[in-house]
Amino acid sequence: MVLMLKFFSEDEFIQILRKHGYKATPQRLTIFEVLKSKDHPSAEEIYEAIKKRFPSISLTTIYQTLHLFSELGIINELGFSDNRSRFDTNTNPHINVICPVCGKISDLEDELVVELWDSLEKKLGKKPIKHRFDVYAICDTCENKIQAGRVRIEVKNI
Amino acid sequence: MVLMLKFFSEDEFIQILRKHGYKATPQRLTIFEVLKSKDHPSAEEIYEAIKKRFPSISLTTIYQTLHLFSELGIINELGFSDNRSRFDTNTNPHINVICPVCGKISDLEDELVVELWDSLEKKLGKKPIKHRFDVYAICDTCENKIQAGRVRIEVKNI
DNA sequence: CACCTAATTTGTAATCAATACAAATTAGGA
DNA sequence: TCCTAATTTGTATTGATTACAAATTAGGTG
Ligand SMILES: [Mn+2]
Ligand SMILES: [Mn+2]
Ligand SMILES: [Zn+2]
Ligand SMILES: [Zn+2]
Repeated sequence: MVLMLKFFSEDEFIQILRKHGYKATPQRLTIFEVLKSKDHPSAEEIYEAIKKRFPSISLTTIYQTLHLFSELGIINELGFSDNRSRFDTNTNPHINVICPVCGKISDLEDELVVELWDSLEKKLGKKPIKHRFDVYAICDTCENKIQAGRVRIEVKNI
Repeated sequence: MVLMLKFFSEDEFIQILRKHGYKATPQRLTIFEVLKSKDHPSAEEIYEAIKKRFPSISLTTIYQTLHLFSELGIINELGFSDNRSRFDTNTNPHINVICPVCGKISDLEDELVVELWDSLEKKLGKKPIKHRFDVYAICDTCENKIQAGRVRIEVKNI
């Protein structure tokens, strides 16, 4: 566990921006706050959430800002084959458990993942820059629906 | 190591198609052969390679076929944030080591990954359907270029 | 505080990988 | 050999993301 966006205060976040020579704009601060409250959101989800607090914001700003945050290493962009990226605020070694039915993503923290991550430095001869570990498994909610009877198994994110 | 596309003979591959009720068309066989010879190719790369052997093939067929192969579980589609999927013929537990400079992807087989994969069944309460483990690290070729002098660090696939 | 300017934001147009669709072709069973 | 559902093809369309230029603004200077 190094440093997670969820645990940054607004002041700490502003320091990070300033340290790298970026301005602390209200748009950036709002996107930061919204990211704290969402779980692996898409750009569109972030946009919709932010328009409530900041109706004039542009979708372009959302994208620019998400890319900036990625560069700063405080979020991780996850591309999917449906061409809608989702953004992970957890940059520590962990597994994204993805339900192929509903698309829900939940984090699984695991000692073996940390061990694997730590072992990669000597296996690769250098410390890797970042990781993305995904595993697909039907979630309990969807499993129950399937058991209960009919479900429209419309596979997502695969 | 279960069953890898690279090791299927054409006959075995035809059996797989027939077993699932799909026709063994020349297009499918050619795409199968090309997949064997490429490393994590994009749809476009596959298309270009196949046009040499099969000039009349349609890009739509490439996509349809790749999706079919994904459904059959013999390849894995890897979505990236640049919106160009790449296709992995290695469906066994392994790590894709991705160079953020040149975009090269190489497989890293590792005992810890197998152990992690095996452990997930009890941690999740069910056997996961598939996985995708990516790690980003600058490859030796790019590392050397960087050391040697000027490089245009144009980050890909991130 | 008022001013200045590079950085940032905004709105709109453009991109382009991927998909939808309907007509043409064909694998493989009868 | 014939038949038909499956498959392929070519073209049009989609839609998330990016490009771009004009408008706005954060934050430094005096
Ligand atoms: Mn995550
Ligand atoms: Mn691979
Ligand atoms: Zn689900
Ligand atoms: Zn490289």
